[in-house]
Amino acid sequence: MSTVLDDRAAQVLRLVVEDYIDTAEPVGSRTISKRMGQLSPATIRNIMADLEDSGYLAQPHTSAGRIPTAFGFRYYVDYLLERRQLLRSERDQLQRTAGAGAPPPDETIRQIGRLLSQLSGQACVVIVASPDDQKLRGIRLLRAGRDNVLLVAVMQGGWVQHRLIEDEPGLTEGDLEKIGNYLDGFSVGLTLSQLRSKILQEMRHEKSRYDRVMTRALALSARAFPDSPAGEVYVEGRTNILEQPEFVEDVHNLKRILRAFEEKSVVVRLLDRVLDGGATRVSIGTENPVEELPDISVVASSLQRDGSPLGTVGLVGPVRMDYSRIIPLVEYTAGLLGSAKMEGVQPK
Amino acid sequence: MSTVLDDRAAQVLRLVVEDYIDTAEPVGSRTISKRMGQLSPATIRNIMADLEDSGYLAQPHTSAGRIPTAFGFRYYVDYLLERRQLLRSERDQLQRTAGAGAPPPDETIRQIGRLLSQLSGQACVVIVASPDDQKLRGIRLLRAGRDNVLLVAVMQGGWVQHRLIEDEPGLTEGDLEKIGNYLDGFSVGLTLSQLRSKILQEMRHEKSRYDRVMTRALALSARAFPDSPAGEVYVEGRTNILEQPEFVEDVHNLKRILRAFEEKSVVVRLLDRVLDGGATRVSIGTENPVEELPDISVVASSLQRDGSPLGTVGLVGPVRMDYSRIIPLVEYTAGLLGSAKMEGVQPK
DNA sequence: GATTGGCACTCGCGTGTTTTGAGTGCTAAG
DNA sequence: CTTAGCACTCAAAACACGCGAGTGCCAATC
Repeated sequence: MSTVLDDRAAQVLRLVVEDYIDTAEPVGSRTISKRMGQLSPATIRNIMADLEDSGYLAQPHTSAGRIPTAFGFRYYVDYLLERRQLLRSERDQLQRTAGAGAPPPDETIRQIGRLLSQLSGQACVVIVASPDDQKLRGIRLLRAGRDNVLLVAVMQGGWVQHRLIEDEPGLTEGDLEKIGNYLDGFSVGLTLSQLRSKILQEMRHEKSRYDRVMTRALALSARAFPDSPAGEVYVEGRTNILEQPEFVEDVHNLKRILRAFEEKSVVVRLLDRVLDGGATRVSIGTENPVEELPDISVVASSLQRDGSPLGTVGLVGPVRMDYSRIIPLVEYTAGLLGSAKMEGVQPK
Repeated sequence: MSTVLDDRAAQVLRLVVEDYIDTAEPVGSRTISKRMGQLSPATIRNIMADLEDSGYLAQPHTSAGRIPTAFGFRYYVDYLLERRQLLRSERDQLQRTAGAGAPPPDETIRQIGRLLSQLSGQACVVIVASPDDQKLRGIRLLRAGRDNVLLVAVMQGGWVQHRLIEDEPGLTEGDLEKIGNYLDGFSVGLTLSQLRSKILQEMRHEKSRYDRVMTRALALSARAFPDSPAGEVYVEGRTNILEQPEFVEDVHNLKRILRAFEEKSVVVRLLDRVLDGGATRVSIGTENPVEELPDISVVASSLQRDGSPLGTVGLVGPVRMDYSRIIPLVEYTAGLLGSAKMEGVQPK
């Protein structure tokens, strides 16, 4: 079993995959023969038998046609697939959505998610990068009411974070300004999480050595950054998977999948490892990082603007999804938002 | 057909409803007879026939047991239902969640939603009231980077809103402070939407009469409040409805329902009209405000803290839901967050 | 040697038929 | 008014059957 198929076998595999993609039914030798012209069903049968031996195809039962295995799909995606160009209208819509009013960035990326789910007919998962991972542009402290202090952090990408710190009496406007400036001083260019650890470190270091204001500042900001809120997770077009016959057939499986979508952690895991590289990733069936969902494929890419990560977007659907449309869709979106880097379509 | 049933008929209706609630199957005279003791199946049959004539019960087909109609459920909820006390553990969990760290309030209410969906086994819909409807406590303007201005609005209930206004060069720190103070001056006690209209009014009124700063201030804030973002909508425990046999049986219907949940507008409509009154509302089947979902019931209540509306929470499930548990659950939650007002359980 | 027509065989699926049993309505007796 | 008895109904489960799509294999053909 060689890694590369001869021309004819590849051709057959391609046709099987493509036919299966839009019928969701096992495809027989007859169909392929017609579509190829040249060869008779009998010949096709021989080729298909070979493809089955090498693990590219499988038979649900003896007297049925063949369906591609995950392995077969992999080969198709890697070598056989012809990307279908996006429609003018699709590009227009994406551009309009991506370009629409800059702030707030998280709203933009959610819209993109919704749109993608519509265009693709698949479920779309969006992880909005945590503003915590953005670089700070500055920090301000404000008095808010009698005893409360409001800390406002402005981030590089246009994000704004705030924390209301309650019950912090006894600070004059002047104090606040001084503390604010102090924080502002060493915050620029750091991420919130970096700032957090820097503050803690600083606190241990100069414990009550410097003047009262500094200590106070540190205590205050330590209170303001207790936890690192993870990025938000959205799933759009969930119901699209109800459109897939292979899922609807078996209600039990359907439950499993929908239930998985409700678990934030599972969704995050689904898009795992895309965050770093800017490349689009295709995970077919068991290749995806969630073992509980072996019959699901993910096409995902990370989105960034001006070099800072906005989030991750992924289309999730049956293994039998139309990669020739879905992949360009996701790549185009990723490109739209700045990181046009696409180093081929890597598995895993 | 009288509005009030005699004792025996009521008893039978109650048992039918309750049995149906936990079996989801038509219930026969035999079952009821056993449960009542005293009466034989034949007698029960007579009573049931009467109940059917009066519209409380129905037969899916001739040789099946009876199931309650929406009308029957209504009667049950209004007159027959015995509220089941919450478990100690349920109360504890709710209290813990409701009490957990005050800000941000929207996070609290989402948590409550999630918890309710778990405890009830139904889908839980949460509408977080828009901070726009909260009264303002104050407004500040901040310089953010070179050309950007950040407007921060602090609300009564602990909410904080911010808008980043980009490309607004040529304002000194001093200008900003003046403008900020000006806005702050007439904003306290208003809601954001009120402020919005007041600003627009003001702008028309003293168009370029006063000094440059004021006009600038108004233009600036008009830019900051262009739209009124509606309250966020969350749905938790969607998949719980997959647990309901009546929905799973018919995939087509299932699609309709899940699809409806993806439409923000539908979800909002589902909880419509609860916003004003603090009372818990029970809408059974066709009574609910969404005609497209005639086989769904909603138990909803508005939540408020310190007199200001936090949002609305509703449990959504099949008509055959366990009202005796669900209603107290929702009412207790509403009570927990301050508005213990509950003027009976009103339909419509 | 690759290709192809022919042919027997397999097996899932849809259809029609039968059986079963839960539940009813009615009637006549208590 | 209640109840036992009985005939009747009808959905759902169990079963049987034939169709047809599709296969594998073999022998004939190019």
